[in-house]
Amino acid sequence: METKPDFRSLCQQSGLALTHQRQVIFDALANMHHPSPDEVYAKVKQLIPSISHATVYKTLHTFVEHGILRELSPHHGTLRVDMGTEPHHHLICTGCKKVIDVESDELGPVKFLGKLPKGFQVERVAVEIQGLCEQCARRKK
Amino acid sequence: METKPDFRSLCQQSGLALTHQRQVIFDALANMHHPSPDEVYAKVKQLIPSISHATVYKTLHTFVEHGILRELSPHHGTLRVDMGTEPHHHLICTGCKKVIDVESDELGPVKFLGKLPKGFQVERVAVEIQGLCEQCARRKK
DNA sequence: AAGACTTTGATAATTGTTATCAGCTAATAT
DNA sequence: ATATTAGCTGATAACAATTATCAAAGTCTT
Repeated sequence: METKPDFRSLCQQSGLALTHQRQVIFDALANMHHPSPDEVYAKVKQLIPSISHATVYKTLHTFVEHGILRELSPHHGTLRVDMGTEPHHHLICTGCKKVIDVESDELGPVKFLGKLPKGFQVERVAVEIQGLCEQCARRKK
Repeated sequence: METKPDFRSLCQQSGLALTHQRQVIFDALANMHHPSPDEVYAKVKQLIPSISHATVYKTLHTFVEHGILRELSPHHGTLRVDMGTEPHHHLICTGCKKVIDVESDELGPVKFLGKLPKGFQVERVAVEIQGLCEQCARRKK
């Protein structure tokens, strides 16, 4: 057992009960790249056949809340569109998902130094400044 | 009529029929910030009470396909999580929504020069390089 | 080991989105 | 202008993702 002590202390720090389900989900996540809840469910089900979708969802949210996981990109629950008039970036509250525009010139240029996968055609570079707005920050206190 | 000639030529360029619904949706979008399909629906319904959800969805997708609109952030349809081990950024195919990791050091530093809204606490700055992967680029040709 | 509190799993309910298809509309050719 | 054709719309049903509910079971103190 190498990872178990780690997760145990993570739970203690966060005041979470250390359950078998959470442990297995945590371990599964370590080997997955950008899984959706359903992908996590499928993987964990191999080890805990009785696991429920609800448990996976709840666990993922709990982990995100306690900083054990991050959302790849704030999940608004719905599609959001934007009339592409002027290029701009976004400030997003991870609590309430509110979006605030940031002018392009308020941001230094973003330089990509690495190499792209073969054939990848860049359309645009979007910068998301993620954090908590005033109200959500207060609420979390 | 100021905006109508604009939209008419946009449609012509894209080979789209100029319909009343599309015109009204287009106009509505000009005054909305990061609307969800449902918010667009609500606004357009005031002018076209018979409009259907399906039409709004189809129109938004059509607009995105033809570059008239952009998705705020690629909508994977599901939540995606990420074990926050090392900070890194993402390359996202807007076609198939595939996500590829980009090491943090392949990207020059991102500097924010403007001022944040009062009380906003930044948690992290995420850079999304959006574009088309090789397969999707080929398919679109 | 007992009690208090948290978590789980089953299920139903919601919400967001897409498919289908008949009837209507816009673009083009006449 | 009118007819033809291809494309678009609206209603509805189907589907997918997520959340709510709540009794049973597990975890963490003491």
